[in-house]
Amino acid sequence: MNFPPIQEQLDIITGNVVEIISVDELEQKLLWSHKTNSPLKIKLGADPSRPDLHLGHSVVLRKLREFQDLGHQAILIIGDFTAMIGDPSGKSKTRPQLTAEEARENGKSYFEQASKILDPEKTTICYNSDWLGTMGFADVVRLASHYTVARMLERDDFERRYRSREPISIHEFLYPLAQGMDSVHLKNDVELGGTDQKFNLLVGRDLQREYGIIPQVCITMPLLVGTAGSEKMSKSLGNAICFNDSPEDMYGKALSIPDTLIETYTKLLLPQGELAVKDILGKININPRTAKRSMAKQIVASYFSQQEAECAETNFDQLFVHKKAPDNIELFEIDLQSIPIIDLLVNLGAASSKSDARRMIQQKSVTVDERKIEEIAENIELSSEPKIIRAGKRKFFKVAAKKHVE
RNA sequence: GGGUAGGUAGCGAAGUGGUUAAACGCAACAGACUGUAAAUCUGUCGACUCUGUCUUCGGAGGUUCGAAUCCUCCCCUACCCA
Repeated sequence: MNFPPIQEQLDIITGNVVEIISVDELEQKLLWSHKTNSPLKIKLGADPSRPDLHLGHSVVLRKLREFQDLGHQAILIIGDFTAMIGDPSGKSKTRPQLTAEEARENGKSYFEQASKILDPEKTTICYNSDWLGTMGFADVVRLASHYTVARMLERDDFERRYRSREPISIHEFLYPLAQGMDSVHLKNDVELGGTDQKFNLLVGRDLQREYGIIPQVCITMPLLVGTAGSEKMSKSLGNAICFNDSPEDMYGKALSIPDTLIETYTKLLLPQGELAVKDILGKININPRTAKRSMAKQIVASYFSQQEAECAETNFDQLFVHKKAPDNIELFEIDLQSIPIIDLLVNLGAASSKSDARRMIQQKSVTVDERKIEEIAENIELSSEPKIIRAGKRKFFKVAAKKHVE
């Protein structure tokens, strides 16, 4: 194994990070790695209860990839054990507790998506139920004795919730400890996470020390701001761009971010040091539109291909600049010759209820083959020749009568 | 175990006997505008057989011509005292 010079590694590792605890220790570990010619173990925890990865996750995944490219060992921990207990955040909704199979399934999907950024060949996957699941109550008690309530309450969100009289369940205190146990078990050298993970990462560090292991270096990465430009990116806030979005969706969403975010997105979402990154950053002040389009295209290209990115851009222009229907609409076949427009909209999923469909028509947002629907009671005649139904600006459906096999 | 405050539409939050399907905010949806799915403005925003009808205000009963609003019991949540 040939590791690049320490300084070169440090330059790459420190790029884009928010905090490294501590740089000195990191340097020592790199030195040791160099001397003994052995890779550092880099840990990243994954939450399989929400298996839809979005660009927010990609920030930290990219950092992990950088470590991989430097020759270190990436370890992705699927938190299937913690997911089985249920996610404590959010008081009113008790999240459905995942079964072991669901957690594994989600973990698999997580890994598949993460592989768009990581090098899957060089990624080690662990399920933390392998060690957490075998701990007995006595082990848990012993583990819990290593931490105090006061220290737990140091965590920002615990403190805030405690002060504002929001409930905190006991098992939520066990979460950081469980995550810390992962670090004890793995004896990893570095743990990565978003800035919101800082506390948990530090608990891992403390526990390793308690258990007589050289403590991990904690590296926190910025939380990506969502497309709306205010809160952090999250699927539940509806401001996320997901790995599994179509190229068209991804392109459109990327293009909708406020201009002030172009720089952040470009730096955090595209590989450090790429020529395109420099190019985009240079264009921001000259013409934000050009810079953003280029950014959006590169983002799409990094998850799909350059060609698909081009295609997404063309589609976007056709739809929003020239206001025409895109050509690749999925065809729905319906087993009827004639159907009331309202039922059709509900069947297609364009409307959530008949009232909703009615509303859309009243708001004059529904067209069939470019003809505006004015009558609520109108029937649509279907034939084998597909019709284009448009509901609102960007919901398109192609509908035809199902052909009967004679 | 004792006490206090609560449980209202996707969320937050008004309403404390009668134009209340329920103010307001957020989210969502639609329209206008825009380089953009951003911002801004306008409208919609329980369901249906839709100018009307039906079902909602933790649950079940009850009082009343009439209840989200009053009474009884129950369930749930938070905090305080033990």
